[in-house]
Amino acid sequence: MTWAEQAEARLIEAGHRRGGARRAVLEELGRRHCAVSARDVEDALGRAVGLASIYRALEQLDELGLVSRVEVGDGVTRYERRHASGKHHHHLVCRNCGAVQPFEDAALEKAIHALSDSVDFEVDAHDVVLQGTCRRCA
Amino acid sequence: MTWAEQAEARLIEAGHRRGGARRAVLEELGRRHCAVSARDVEDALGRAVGLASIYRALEQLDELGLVSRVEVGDGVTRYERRHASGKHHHHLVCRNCGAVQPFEDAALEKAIHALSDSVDFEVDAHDVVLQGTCRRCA
DNA sequence: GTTCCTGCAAAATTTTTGCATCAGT
DNA sequence: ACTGATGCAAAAATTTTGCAGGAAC
Repeated sequence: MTWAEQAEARLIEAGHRRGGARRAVLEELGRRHCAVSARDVEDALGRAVGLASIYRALEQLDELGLVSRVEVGDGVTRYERRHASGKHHHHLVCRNCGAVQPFEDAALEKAIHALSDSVDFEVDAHDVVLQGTCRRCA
Repeated sequence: MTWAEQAEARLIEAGHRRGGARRAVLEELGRRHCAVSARDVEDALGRAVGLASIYRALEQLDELGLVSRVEVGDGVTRYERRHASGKHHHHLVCRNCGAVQPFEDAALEKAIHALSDSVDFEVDAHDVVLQGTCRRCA
């Protein structure tokens, strides 16, 4: 079962109906492994789907926790699929060319989890962005 | 010497002139200890300064590394002063009420620094956002 | 006297909303 | 049939830009 199928099942469970626009968005997110903006999705789908529907789909997916909202510091809101397993990555952003690159780090996750318990706040998600210069721009 | 004064000195050094609008922005940022949006600054200054000047000032400050650009996930770009000492905090964001609260954690910083060295990227800044529910909303 | 800084207004972007129509159940 | 889903267009919100006048050096 693909991520898109699981996500749609979850949407149905939450009382939504099936629909072509949202399914196309789900499938596109399922194909990508890192964050994309609403515009990116529109372009990838060849404008077959209205931008408003894309925004609406992304909002619903975010509410259900099926995608993560990612803001890396360039003013653009991006989304990426979230896995039930909890497996995820964070982002490196190049100040010069704007490239966004994913990375994973177990020690970082550990530090964040320890911290989450010590804080007077019910933490359910987190996001780390490292900014700097990528190899190509250096 | 206050942060605003240091920042202005740095601006002069970089070839800028002194000016009322930018100084007002600097003083406001100096008063705040956590992230504020351009609108927040405008309101705090009683609209005495044009919003365009505020955006321009914040952009220059960001370029010189005098402020950090912070995006916590609600689509609003915020800025906060940066200290030469490197001392800084990160942010807890309440999904429910939108409240943003700063926190510090030495273990987290340590993990990030270790990680920064291992990655094929020249990291010069980082940002961590924990999302969840604040005490009041829980 | 130059050149930067500033404010206003206009423009460009991004995101949201209203509404009529279509599709899913 | 009923009600959610969709697309288009309009609106709202945010950020950038052009330009003319004022301020800094």
